[in-house]
Amino acid sequence: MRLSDSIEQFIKDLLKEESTEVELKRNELAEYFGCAPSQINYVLATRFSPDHGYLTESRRGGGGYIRIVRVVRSGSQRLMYLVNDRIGDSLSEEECLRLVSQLKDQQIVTADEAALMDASVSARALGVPVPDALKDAMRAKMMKSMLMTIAARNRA
Amino acid sequence: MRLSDSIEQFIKDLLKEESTEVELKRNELAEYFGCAPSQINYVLATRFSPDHGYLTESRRGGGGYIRIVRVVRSGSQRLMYLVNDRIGDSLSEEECLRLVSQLKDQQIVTADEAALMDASVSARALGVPVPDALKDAMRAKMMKSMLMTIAARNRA
DNA sequence: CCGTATCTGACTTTCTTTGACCTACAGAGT
DNA sequence: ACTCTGTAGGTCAAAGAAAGTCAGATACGG
Repeated sequence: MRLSDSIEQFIKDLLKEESTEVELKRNELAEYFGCAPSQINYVLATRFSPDHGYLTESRRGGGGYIRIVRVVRSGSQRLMYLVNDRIGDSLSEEECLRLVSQLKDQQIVTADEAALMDASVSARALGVPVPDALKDAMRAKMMKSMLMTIAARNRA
Repeated sequence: MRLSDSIEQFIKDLLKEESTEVELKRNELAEYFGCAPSQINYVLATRFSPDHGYLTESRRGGGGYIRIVRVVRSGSQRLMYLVNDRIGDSLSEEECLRLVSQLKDQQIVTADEAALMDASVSARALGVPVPDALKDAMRAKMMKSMLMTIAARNRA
């Protein structure tokens, strides 16, 4: 088991019990997991970024802290943000997978839908002789098309 | 006995003992068989490809892994027929839509899934300057990829 | 002997973990 | 108020850990 995963899980468990917000001490947490304090920052950066649906704030010095807030946006708000702002004209396979995985985490799409989306934008699915740049352009369009479909469905 | 065949058998034995899914470490497996790690990739490519009825995913870096999912023998007959025989190398948008609609009628996929599939293969989604022939080739691959994914889930 | 299948090794890419150094804040002492 | 000092978090680059890729060597069936 990866350390990062353990820390991620620990924080998510904290967030699950009560409230959308948790406050913690970087050094204590690092101590608890027996790792470098900066490891905590790594976990925050890779698993609790705004893209993942979290905001973090912190304070240094005596009595310092890190606060993690789970952003509660409605599914369609989130989808519209992705379609209109986040996704541009081009999206790599990795970016697609990350996005889909985040939507799944946030329970905006089901695991089955996520799998379907992954399948459609995978390299395997697009394995024809076309320049990567064009494939990435297609991925962006495909993602938008699918997300709008889901948004439409969700209004019901 | 070929090394590749031994590795293939080993993995298939793992898959035979319950569960349609197995996770392994590339380096450990290579160590066990006393071969180059890339040999594992060769086996995956030549014996566990989607054409053979398997899906694979992996992760690099510390704590990395390779996961193999068996689809054949678990997916619905109908889906595998489509993937293996019915869908060739090329599929027009109209053909896609017709196919998806049939699957929905036959309740093999849900309405939501059907909508997603439609969205991904639509002209809107693939609207980049690429010859139609190539788009149709992509559609065929995308459909196969998505159907495999559904088959993997439908362990029925 | 030829074409295909198998194997290897060098190099690449991705993800994780650590450590050294930097910056911000609070409170004590002047 | 002003500085000094200890506490706490931030940054970044480098090391480490796995898996991926691909060209070329080797082996094998016909």
